[in-house]
Amino acid sequence: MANIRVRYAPSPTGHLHIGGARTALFDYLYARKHEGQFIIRFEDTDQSRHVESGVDSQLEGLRWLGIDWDESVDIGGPYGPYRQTERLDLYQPFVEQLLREGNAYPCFCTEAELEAERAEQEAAGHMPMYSGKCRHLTAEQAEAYRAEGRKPSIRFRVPANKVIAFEDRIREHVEFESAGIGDFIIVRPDGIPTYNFAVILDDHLMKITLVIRGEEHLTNTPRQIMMYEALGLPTPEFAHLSLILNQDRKKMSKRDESIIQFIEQYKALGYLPEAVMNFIALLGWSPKGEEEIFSKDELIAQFDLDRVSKSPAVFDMDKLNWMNNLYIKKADPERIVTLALPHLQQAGRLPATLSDEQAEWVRALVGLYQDQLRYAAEIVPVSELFFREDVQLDDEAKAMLAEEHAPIVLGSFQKQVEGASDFSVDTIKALVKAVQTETGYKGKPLFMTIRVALTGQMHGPDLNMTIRLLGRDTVLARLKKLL
RNA sequence: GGCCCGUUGGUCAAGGGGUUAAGACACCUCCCUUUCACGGAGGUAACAGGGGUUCGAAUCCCCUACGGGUCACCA
Repeated sequence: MANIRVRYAPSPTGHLHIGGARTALFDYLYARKHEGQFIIRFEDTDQSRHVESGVDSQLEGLRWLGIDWDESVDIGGPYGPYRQTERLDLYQPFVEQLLREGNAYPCFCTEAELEAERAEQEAAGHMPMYSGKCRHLTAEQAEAYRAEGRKPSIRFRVPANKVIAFEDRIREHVEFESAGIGDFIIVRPDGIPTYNFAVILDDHLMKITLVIRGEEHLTNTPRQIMMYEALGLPTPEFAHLSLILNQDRKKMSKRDESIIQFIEQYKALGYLPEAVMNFIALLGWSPKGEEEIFSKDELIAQFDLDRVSKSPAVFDMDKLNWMNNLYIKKADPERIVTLALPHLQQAGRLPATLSDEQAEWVRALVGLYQDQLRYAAEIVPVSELFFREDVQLDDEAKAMLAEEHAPIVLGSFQKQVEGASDFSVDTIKALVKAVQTETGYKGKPLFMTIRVALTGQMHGPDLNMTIRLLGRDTVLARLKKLL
């Protein structure tokens, strides 16, 4: 195959969604793997749903994930413009050709009329399909409508009794009968083409060789192929990706709150883009071997369309969290601090500007929890004990402190802390050791008692560092309350 | 409803005529550890159902069920 060109063609109606990100990622991986081009084009022909920030937001989401592209609105390219509403003139000759050759015709039905027609069909128990009312309008009839001031839309004349078959790169052989497809609108009365028409033209004009898109477009494919044929144009290859389902195995709806759906939200929560990319790649695609942790370059090397599944993928938040944690553990601590700090500040735990001492403290705090964070924002709940006024004891903790050794251990520890010259981790370690020597308690009764008294919790990260970060004053205050 | 697509453990999934039906997440047990986590060693758990074809079916065919997509002047 010659030069491979694939495209991601979102409608800029909102932020980058997981489904869109997956499609874009597969496009990207495919293009890079085969040393082709990856193009991003915006399908903005529905002016009523247009959201200006949608374009930037989509690109920003992709950029964050680590996806780059060869041609698009921001960097241009030889086949631009890359926004459909700026390409209107390019479509005109094709409309004329279709009209001239009788493969399209003007339709004067109003939306209200079509709506009524649909309602009637539904009432009769049929599913809506355009009746073909304007199919055979005479020149006089058309003229009469125009005289009424009606502006026509242009419909594609669907050939009767035709079987449209194609080899989908993922679904293999697929076929449809034209009988089930009504004549559809390709140009609206205002002259703006509809999606189905604009895509085929753009894909042709931009020399796209493979169209990778979601399964919801599968049934659009026969319409598009019919148009390519009517225009005498070659058809690109198609690859239809299965849907991504939520944990209830339903299609992810934008209202669904069980899953975080937008890439932007992952960014905001402090997920690492390489983890998100890795995870999304596994949504419907599976690698050859058993390894499933891949860098971007490894994904490019491994990716292949024939290992993309036909069945839908369920988005498993638990696994994403596990994977993100894996990446966080391996990440440079400074990077995690940078991601975590704003969350502590937003939660009011720390001031907007930090003293050197505070900055150093935060570094140590984040370091203390780095191995267990699933995402950076989680630093807020997990480190709560450092910021609250009083220690909260649960039943288990209370039982621990009710043991007879508790006051002995804590009393000794208090004395040690009061007498300490500094409060470094090494010093603290020595203090605890001194408590052990003095009281004779060691192991669980020693460490657990101190941990529970200071944090209220039976579990937690490294005790010595925890004590150091709590600070001497807090430690003494908390001990005092218990003794 | 028509058309189209799909269905392997709770989840992601490999395998595409003969396998003890991989692996990962989650869960459970044990080891390590002051605790938790990490790490390590194990474990529970699956071919939607029914018919064919075949010496042999998770794998091929048909039917049923279930899930999904689509039938727009949305993409």
